[in-house]
Amino acid sequence: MSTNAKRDIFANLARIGTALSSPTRIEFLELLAQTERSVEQLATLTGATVANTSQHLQKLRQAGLIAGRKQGLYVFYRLAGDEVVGLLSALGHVGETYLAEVERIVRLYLAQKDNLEPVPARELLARARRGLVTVLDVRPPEEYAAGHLPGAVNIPIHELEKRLKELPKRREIVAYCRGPYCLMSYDAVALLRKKGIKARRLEAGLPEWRLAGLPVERA
Amino acid sequence: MSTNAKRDIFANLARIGTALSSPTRIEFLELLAQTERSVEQLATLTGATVANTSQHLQKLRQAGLIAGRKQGLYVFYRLAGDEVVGLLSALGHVGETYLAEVERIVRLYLAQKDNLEPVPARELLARARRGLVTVLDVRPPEEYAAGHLPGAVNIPIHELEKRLKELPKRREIVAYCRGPYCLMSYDAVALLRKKGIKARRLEAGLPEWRLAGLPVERA
DNA sequence: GATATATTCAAGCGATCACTTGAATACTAG
DNA sequence: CTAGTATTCAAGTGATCGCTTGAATATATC
Repeated sequence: MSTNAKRDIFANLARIGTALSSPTRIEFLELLAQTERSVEQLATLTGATVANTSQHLQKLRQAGLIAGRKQGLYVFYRLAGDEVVGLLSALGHVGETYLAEVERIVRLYLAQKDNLEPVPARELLARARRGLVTVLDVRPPEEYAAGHLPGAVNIPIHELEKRLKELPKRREIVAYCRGPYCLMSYDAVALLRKKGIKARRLEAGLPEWRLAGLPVERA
Repeated sequence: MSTNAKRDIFANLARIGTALSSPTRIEFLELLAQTERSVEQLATLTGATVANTSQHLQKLRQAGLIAGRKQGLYVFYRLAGDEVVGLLSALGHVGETYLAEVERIVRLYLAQKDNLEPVPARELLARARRGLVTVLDVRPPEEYAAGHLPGAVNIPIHELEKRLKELPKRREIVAYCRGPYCLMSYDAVALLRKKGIKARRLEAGLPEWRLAGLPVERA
């Protein structure tokens, strides 16, 4: 009786582990950490079949990681809560620290595309408030609309080259996107530097920023 | 090329998820969070075959969650680091918050066996320093020896009834063990109360205490 | 070198998993 | 009610998983 309770809890925690055991599902979680989305949106964003996407989402829901809301024809899924961001964050942290493969990829990208240290969140907040930096959000508009850093300018990565004029020229630019493994901000920094603009990356993305309790602005 | 890096990282993080997808492996991790152990020790503690245990441990090692050290005939495995405790902690937190099943079991045990609120870690530290409570570690001696709360008395749960005299009678007792899902401290509190002794549980176990940066004593 | 023990390796088995395909369900708009 | 669309369900397939069993490897002791 006594040991059964523990086994039962571990069995349930293992279900959460199973939910995290597929790269595709982790990608879904990263996308849902930005804003809620319909099944079809998630399918097209990841290149998976709609039926397959639906099945993955149900596994995530059964593990308690996401929740769904039906509106008309669509079912919009969202993260169950900020604790899930914390779990993903811990997962990434362990991966970077103890899996040589992950560390290698991260370092390769950091070293190659951004040889300056990324900006820590609190430092950015202080400098942005004093008007010392321009904060650039390179995610798609829907994600920006669902929440972004205070005062951030939204230019999706694919439009950045055309819309460079919208950015102030003197101040340093700090770019961010979905999270530590989202490459859009790396590409943004690379592009800006090629154009002679001083640019760095925020070390994390919007979900981590929000999880840290830092202020978020909604359009 | 660009999207490959992300996929690659997610594939590696999914390997960590796979490592967490088995109740048995989570139990191994809980045990290893106390102190390092040999394969055979882990096998007898969990009731698994030695060969099966070895296979699980290798999966955990490939996921970067544990590391092994060979000494003579034995291979002693240990957690790769405190980040793993953080990951397990986040896993449990998500489970308690979003999986009704886990929440139900936890609440059932808490409500049934300990109808008082558990003691938060920092509060315990302050009260223990002022000598207001007796801290009781009910884990096996090896685990106590590997690290315990400052000034804690070690009486393994199975010897508790016989050795009640060793405990001061006036002061409240706060019992702890391996972690939030370890039932030994629940049983200890139940036993002490039956004997008319004021007792409560520490809300977490030693690994969480250490992770929080609180002081740990080694015998 | 021979024996004993801890651990790992290798093969095998039923269960589960990821994904596909095609149909069923639920809801909206006409 | 009918047509159209988003989502889910159900069946099927190859791969992987958890566990067992029995042998192989590595290290210590005699």
